[in-house]
Amino acid sequence: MQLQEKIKNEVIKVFKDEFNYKCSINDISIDQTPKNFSGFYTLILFPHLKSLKINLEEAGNIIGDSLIRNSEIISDYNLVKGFLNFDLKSDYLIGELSKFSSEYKSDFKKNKREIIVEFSSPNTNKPLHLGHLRNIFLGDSVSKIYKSLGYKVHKVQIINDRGIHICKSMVAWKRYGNDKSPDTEKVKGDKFVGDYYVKFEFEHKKEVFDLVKKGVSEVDAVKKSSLMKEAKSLLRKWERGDKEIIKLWKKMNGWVYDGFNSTYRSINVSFDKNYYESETYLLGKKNIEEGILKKIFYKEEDSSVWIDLSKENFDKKLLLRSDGTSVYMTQDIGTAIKRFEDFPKSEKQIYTVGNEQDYHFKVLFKILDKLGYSWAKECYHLSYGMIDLPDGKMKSREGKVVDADELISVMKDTAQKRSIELGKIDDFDGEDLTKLYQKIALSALKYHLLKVDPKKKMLFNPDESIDFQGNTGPFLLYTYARIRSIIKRAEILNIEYGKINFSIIKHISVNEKKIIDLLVNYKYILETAAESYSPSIICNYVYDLSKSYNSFYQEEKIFDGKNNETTSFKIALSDITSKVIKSLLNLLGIDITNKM
RNA sequence: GGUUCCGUAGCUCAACUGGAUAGAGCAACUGCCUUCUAAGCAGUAGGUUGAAGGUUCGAGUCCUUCCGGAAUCACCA
Repeated sequence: MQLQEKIKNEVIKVFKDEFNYKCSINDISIDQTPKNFSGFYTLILFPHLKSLKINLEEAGNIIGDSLIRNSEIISDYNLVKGFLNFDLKSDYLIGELSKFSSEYKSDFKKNKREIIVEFSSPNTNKPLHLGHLRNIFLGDSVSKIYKSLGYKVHKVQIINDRGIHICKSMVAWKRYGNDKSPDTEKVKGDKFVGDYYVKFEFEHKKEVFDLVKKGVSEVDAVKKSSLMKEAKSLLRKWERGDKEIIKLWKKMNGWVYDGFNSTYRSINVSFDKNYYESETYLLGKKNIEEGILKKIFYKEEDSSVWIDLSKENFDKKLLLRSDGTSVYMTQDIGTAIKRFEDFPKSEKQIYTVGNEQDYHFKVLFKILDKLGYSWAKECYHLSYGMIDLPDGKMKSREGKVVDADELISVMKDTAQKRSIELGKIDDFDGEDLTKLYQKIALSALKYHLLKVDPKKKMLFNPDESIDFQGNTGPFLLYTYARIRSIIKRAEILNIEYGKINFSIIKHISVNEKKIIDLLVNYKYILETAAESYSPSIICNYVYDLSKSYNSFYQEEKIFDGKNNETTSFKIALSDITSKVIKSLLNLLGIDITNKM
């Protein structure tokens, strides 16, 4: 983007020198030239025609000629209607590349800023599914993007480990479990517990059905079934701290955590701190009291506590029930405050939570703001769209979900199958192959979920496998591996490429210009991705870069036998491209491989 | 019903926030491996951007109305 700013400044000067027309940088628009026109950047003339007082063609030629004479960036131009397309000077780009190659890492040193990022945040009554994966990859990637810009990032999740849903699993296990465990059944712990949750729902439905047949209304039947009564009784016992129940609760949650941790490990994601709802669900009450004293909240006659946000275009919101117990909002207020106590230097918190809770977070941030927390205005709800299946929403209660572990396992199988088909596995031994399949599978899955704008809902069809060709993770891995193979060959041939002085190169190809133009945008892209909390921007960028490199690779021979400075330059350009691809993939949580 | 979001090639997604002839990938069809990895490259075909108006030099993007879809509006979590 720097480059566009520079061109704008040059254009301003031309306007002034040639036409005595003064305008500010905001009046000028320089766009990237669309692919079917030649050039890199385009000045749009229409808005200036009145001020320039001559016709389009004349104006375009005068501006273009003047820039060719005076610009340090622009080497040539062509005029199509009101669009003045610029070509870029080789030596300018080479200079930029040279600067970039020595600086691109060191630019992002620690900046002492800190943030908190929440993501994943599962319930302990069911295994992770595809929706969680979108959440996790998003949160993890945004964390990495901020980290790469020098922030200290605290990755946290809140585990919803208490409540009626966990009690349901407990009831079912007590009734039907016969003391089985994940170990005895050789089942992953989260799956094991999740199955009892489903069992509960199934038996409960049967019971309700029987009750309704006996003439009980459906609403009553749901409440009156023996299973539901027992679940509620367990919840009360849990809240009283009943030792038996707590023991069972700990045992079953322990199984679930083993399962979650195994999934997290398999997708290479970790957290700096876990919060458990069982420890935070009472937080916030104190803050509500303070809010009442400050007259931000008010008490109804039945002693329930509310906030009236109708002036801010929200509704009234309940904060404490009439019996004094807290609601979701209460806990979130308390937890937010606790997090900033735990990480006091943080300037903001990013919540990775689905867009079904858009309203909730708007209200939460508003309340925190009213309570006087300065960071409240900086907090951000990283809201993402749901993943729909071809026949509608995923519904965990009905078992209509795409299970995370299963999906990963299918992806690995596909990676293996494809690799064997393509005859890619000859140079590997067994253990390396397992790692390779893992990397390819995860690259495909992560990239598939991250390349879509987070805000948008996406469709997932389990019958169509995720692609490995085209705009995909494996394509990016492949491009990287290809380049590393070039570098390896350069080293074998003993061709120097790291220390060459770029300035001896006088002319470079369009392919090379495209690559450099993309490379030097690196920092701008990172900042844009961070500002918009959008890994999809990184995806688009790394795809463009890889695509441009592959065209270059295909059309221009690197090892042409001459082994002169041009060869060295091409290798150096390849080397730095691969390094940038690697760090971009790293931001997406994707591990590279040197060969595939 | 109120509020918010969405609708782009057969399918999955882009479009630098108002710029050109709306781009990629998949699927289909053509070429390119005796030379750096063909998970690649080059090309063909595919569109009234849900519909109709409006704003202006210029609209997928902004405004209005309609059609279709989703979310949310609980003393549920």
